Amino acid sequence: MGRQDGPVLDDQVCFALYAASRAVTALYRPLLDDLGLTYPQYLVLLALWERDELTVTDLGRSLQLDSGTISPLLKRLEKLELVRRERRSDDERSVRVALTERGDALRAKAVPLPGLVGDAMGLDGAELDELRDTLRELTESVNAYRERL
Amino acid sequence: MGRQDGPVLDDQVCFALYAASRAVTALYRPLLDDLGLTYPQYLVLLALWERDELTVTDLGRSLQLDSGTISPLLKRLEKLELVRRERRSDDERSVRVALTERGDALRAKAVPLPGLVGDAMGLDGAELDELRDTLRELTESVNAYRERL
DNA sequence: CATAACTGAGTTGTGCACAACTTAATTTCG
DNA sequence: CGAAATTAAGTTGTGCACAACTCAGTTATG
Repeated sequence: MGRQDGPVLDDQVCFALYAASRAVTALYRPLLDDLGLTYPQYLVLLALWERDELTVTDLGRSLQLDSGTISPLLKRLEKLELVRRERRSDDERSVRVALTERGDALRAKAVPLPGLVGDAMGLDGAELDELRDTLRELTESVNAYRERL
Repeated sequence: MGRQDGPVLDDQVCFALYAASRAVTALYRPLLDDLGLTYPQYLVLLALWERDELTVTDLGRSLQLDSGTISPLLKRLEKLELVRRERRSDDERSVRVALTERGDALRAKAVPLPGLVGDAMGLDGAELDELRDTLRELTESVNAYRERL
């Protein structure tokens, strides 16, 4: 198995990563539906629950997403009245994103999610930690590689 | 670090997975641009290079994608003249997808990709194998969990 | 201090993902 | 057989992702 005369789908780490990521998102979906959130919206709220009042750029750095993805996403969160957006007075280019009361309150409902999803992954705590660390190294390595084209 | 009084973004395996998957796709992007392909299109061709003449359903099972994603994707690959689509005569509901000459020829250009991407990941062969296996188990476990809601 | 360079956010356009739905073909069963 | 259930593929609508772009505000420089 492995290299026959070209790349094989199931041998690819990249495909395993792609499939795993989508499976986990799909697991979150019905749970997040109850909170009225999509998965990326949940990630934005996670960042804000951890530290409120971030700029759009801060959020982009945290989630590794650009403004083209985040701006419309924040617009939808604002329409849901989960976040507020306001231009910073000391730098009018910058927009501060803050939780509303509703956005803050949603945190309590989200507390059980990570445990539930962790269980579904079928790995114990140590394995999850190791996997997370491996994935972080991989991401950093790949992004460094991309920098130098 | 870890559990303070709610989920924390960087502790989440799910986020590490999401970030890693996007980083790897982003690494593929400029390489696949040279072949005129997107990453999901590349995955479809990988499946067809491995075994030509698959139905739309077969492809969906292989990539774990539904017809709503694959149908328009195949339409684009057909417009690029990389695949042909034809109804099966023995079951007119079914559509057989086959490589064109151009689609088959593209395989040669794709051969170096997995090696390159593997290097960029900064893990040795054994680590990559282990990661792939862990991800496959995780995916299977998560999907089994989803089945029983 | 003027203007060139840069920065932060947002817009536009393309291509996934996926839920929900439609349509046509096939299979199952009363 | 013939109606009901099932299956395969495709369509529609929403929300990411991301490249390429615009525009306003800020900083740097001659």
